[in-house]
Amino acid sequence: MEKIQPRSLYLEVADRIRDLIEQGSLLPGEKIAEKALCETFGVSRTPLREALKVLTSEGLVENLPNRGSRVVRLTRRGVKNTYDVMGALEGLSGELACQHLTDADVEEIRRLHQLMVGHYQRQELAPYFEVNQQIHECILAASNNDVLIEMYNNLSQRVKRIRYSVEMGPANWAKAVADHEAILEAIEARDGKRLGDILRAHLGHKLEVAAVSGIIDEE
Amino acid sequence: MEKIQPRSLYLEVADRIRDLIEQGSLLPGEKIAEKALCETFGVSRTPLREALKVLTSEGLVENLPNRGSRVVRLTRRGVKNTYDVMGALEGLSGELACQHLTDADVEEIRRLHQLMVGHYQRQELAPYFEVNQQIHECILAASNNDVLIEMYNNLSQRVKRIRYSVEMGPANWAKAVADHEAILEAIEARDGKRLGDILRAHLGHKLEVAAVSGIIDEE
DNA sequence: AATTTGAATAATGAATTCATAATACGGAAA
DNA sequence: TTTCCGTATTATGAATTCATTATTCAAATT
Repeated sequence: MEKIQPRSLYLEVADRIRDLIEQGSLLPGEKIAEKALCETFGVSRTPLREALKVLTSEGLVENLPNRGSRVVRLTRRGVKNTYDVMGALEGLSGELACQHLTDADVEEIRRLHQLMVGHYQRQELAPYFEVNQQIHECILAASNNDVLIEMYNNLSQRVKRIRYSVEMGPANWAKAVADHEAILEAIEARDGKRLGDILRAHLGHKLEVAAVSGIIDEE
Repeated sequence: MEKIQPRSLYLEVADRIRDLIEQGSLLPGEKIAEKALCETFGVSRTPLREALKVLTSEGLVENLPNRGSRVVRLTRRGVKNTYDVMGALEGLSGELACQHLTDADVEEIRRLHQLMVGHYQRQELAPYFEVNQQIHECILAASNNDVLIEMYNNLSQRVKRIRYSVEMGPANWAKAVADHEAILEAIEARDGKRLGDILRAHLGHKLEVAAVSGIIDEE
């Protein structure tokens, strides 16, 4: 029997707003009108405002006293900073994962890797990204460190608004796949140090790609 | 002329509650009675509840639906996880700092380092910790990465409740000072990679020390 | 015409009120 | 005495109300 777990309204609302930001219904810099959102969600201002405060402390929204909330703008510098930190966290996740990965885990990652390479060869961008992310999530989960997972997910959320899909050039893509070959090797060798180093470096390439995307401000 | 910057009430309240948790007036696992806190702060429940939600998303407080908020308990595992992540972040801060440190910065760190060694030789624990923290903050600030700083401060806040002062044994202390000698050398050589590695390892020692402290649960 | 002033309007911040779920307590039954 | 049940009390969740601060826009002044 499955437990029913009561969730607070403000968490629900926060999730919904996160979705709106992620999919681009709420754009960076855009003012968030409380009344309007209350009506679309069918809740009062209290839980909505609580949700906005949570999102503010998550770094997705900023709050100007007496002037309401807006979606934070992405700057090139801010995105670079975020990726740098994510790289460090991924590096740690790699080191820790190697201490915990079971043979079954490795097998699963190998399977995903092959799948991903297939998508690359057939130039199927969206599925490629999908599986790519699954691999990184696998490693992250295997780190067995929930603080790490929480931090990474927070940062990840902040840059999820960037859509790489169209801008991914062939050179970058090839490099990413090459990185992943090395990642798989390190995992199979359970070489935590090496896996960490590769993962730390791996994220660096995404940045130049992201920079050309539309929604980043040049401050 | 200095600008006056309006701060929201809920932020003020959040700061105050953070202080209460840090100094131990609110103990891990303790239930936070809204009414009582409202009276001590002289505010209504609305800003207080908003503050509690912020602290929840910061990981200092947990929120059980319909059953109120409590201060999160520190577990040995949780503290280890936190230190692991902080270590990774410190490592990154070292690498980045080496790219930005001016000669004046290095001179300042050298000064702090000598000061700290002096405190060590005279076995002045509290001042030692004070200066020690200043050094790490210097490096962190020099990273020029505000996302990193924000993340680190959040994690740091979570474990600030642990008081190491009394438990620091002579062996651990000597090792910590030795680490710091290596840190200074790496900084003077502007060797980001090495500084990063040292800092990543440096935090590991704190854990055993923390474990014997009183407020950690064995879950 | 451009800028400033001030009233009207709208939005936010915070307190209060109302509804609902959890806890505490007292009595009844085993 | 111990356990169980039902009521009273309390605390929390969320909506509403009130107060204050911004914003808008028209009129007045330079």
